[in-house]
Amino acid sequence: MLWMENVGDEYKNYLQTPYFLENQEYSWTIDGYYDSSSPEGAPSSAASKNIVSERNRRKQLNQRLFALRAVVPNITKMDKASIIKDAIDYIQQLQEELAKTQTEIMEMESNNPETEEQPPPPPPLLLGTHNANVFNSTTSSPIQLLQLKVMPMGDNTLLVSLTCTKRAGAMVRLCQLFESFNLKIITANITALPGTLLNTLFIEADEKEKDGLKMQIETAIATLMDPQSPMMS
Amino acid sequence: MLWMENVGDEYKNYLQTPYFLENQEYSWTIDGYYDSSSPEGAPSSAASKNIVSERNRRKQLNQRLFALRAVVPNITKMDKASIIKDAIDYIQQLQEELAKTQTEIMEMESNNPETEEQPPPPPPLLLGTHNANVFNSTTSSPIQLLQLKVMPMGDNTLLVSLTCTKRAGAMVRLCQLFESFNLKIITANITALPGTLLNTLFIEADEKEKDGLKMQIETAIATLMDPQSPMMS
DNA sequence: CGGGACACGTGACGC
DNA sequence: TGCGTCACGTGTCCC
Repeated sequence: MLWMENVGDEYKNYLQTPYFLENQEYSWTIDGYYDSSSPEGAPSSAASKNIVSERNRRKQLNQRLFALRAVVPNITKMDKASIIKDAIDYIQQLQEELAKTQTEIMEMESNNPETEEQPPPPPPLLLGTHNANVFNSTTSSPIQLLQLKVMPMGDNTLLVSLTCTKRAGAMVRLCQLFESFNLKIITANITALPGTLLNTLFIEADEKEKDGLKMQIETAIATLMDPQSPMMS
Repeated sequence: MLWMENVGDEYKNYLQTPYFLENQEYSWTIDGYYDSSSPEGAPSSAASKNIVSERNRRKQLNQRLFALRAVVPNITKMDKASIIKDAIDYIQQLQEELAKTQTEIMEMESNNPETEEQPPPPPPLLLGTHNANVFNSTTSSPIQLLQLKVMPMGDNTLLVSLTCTKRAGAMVRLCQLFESFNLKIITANITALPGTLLNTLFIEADEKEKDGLKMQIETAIATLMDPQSPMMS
């Protein structure tokens, strides 16, 4: 009865299509010959133009999406959302790793010209988990979100207050998260107690931004945290 | 002609929507009061269930997508496809960078026991001006040390108190630094004020370790900071 | 047979 | 005025 436009549906093999995803730049005119669908003479110009446009947009977005999958090493589920999530984890992991090795280099440099024995594994500093390769990683230390409040305060300020379990790297990732936002931080405070991590910050944001900012922060934190946290849905 | 379901369309503000993404649990049924009527002919059970499901799926996917945007530093366009593309580029940059620094470390290690200047293959490395790449957004900000005290407190604790200028990434690097030590942190606190960064931590260390630890911390911080800081000499 | 994941067409909105 | 982007509802597929 309905449809016939399953023309584009022959690839249902779960995103695992002969897309020949090229890494960069898209030539990308797979079935580019125009629609061939303007059966009814009438609506072709107005509607059908949008249709093909939208079709291309979707296609390009999919290309990009699993071009992303291509650069992330340890993909498990081919699910769209999972691809993005894995990419996020991988990026954070890379950032962490990179910063670690850089500080390591600085130390070695500073200690280099002087005497100071320097066996292959550098000084007692730096816990050894950075080893050889990038991703044997079970590095995902699940942080559990215990409490999160993002509340507008009037006077163009936004108050963020969060509590989470203290894990290795938690503080780093928290700082990275907030620095990545590029927001005007009036005051930020992180306190590490034996078991938990307290975080309070005041952000400058006019009335227009507040809602968007609030949601942005909340979702970003949601993805950073362990999905099994009591706070999570 | 255009019937209802524009209920969910009032927010078109570019991904910046009052999603009220579940702060915590969401009952969250916009038109969800279940079909009071679903004798049979009603599309409610069959269709409406799929509708809400699909709606959630889209929502979650968007959350993830700009959680991705949150971890990528140099986003320009808020476009969906652009977000993914930027993420891909960023990942490749990170991978490249990481590989570079790691090989450098290995070289420094191998050249360690004997002096032998050997930086031909890789440039001298200074974090910051990494070649070619557009993103010095991470790193490259000289932090100035304003004040540093490392004092034994008795009762097997060591007090570290430092003040430095606030730069991009300063907080992250500070956290990383301290996490890289394998020390028993009793309490840590970082406060970011408009211009400066305050850091206080209590560390558990018995009498034997204190002196070594003190030096270790001081030198590590010294290398992290800008050599032109007033504190440095 | 339900539920998850997907592509599709469509109206709306902003430039 | 089009063009690009988006969210939505819907049908299909597969487990």
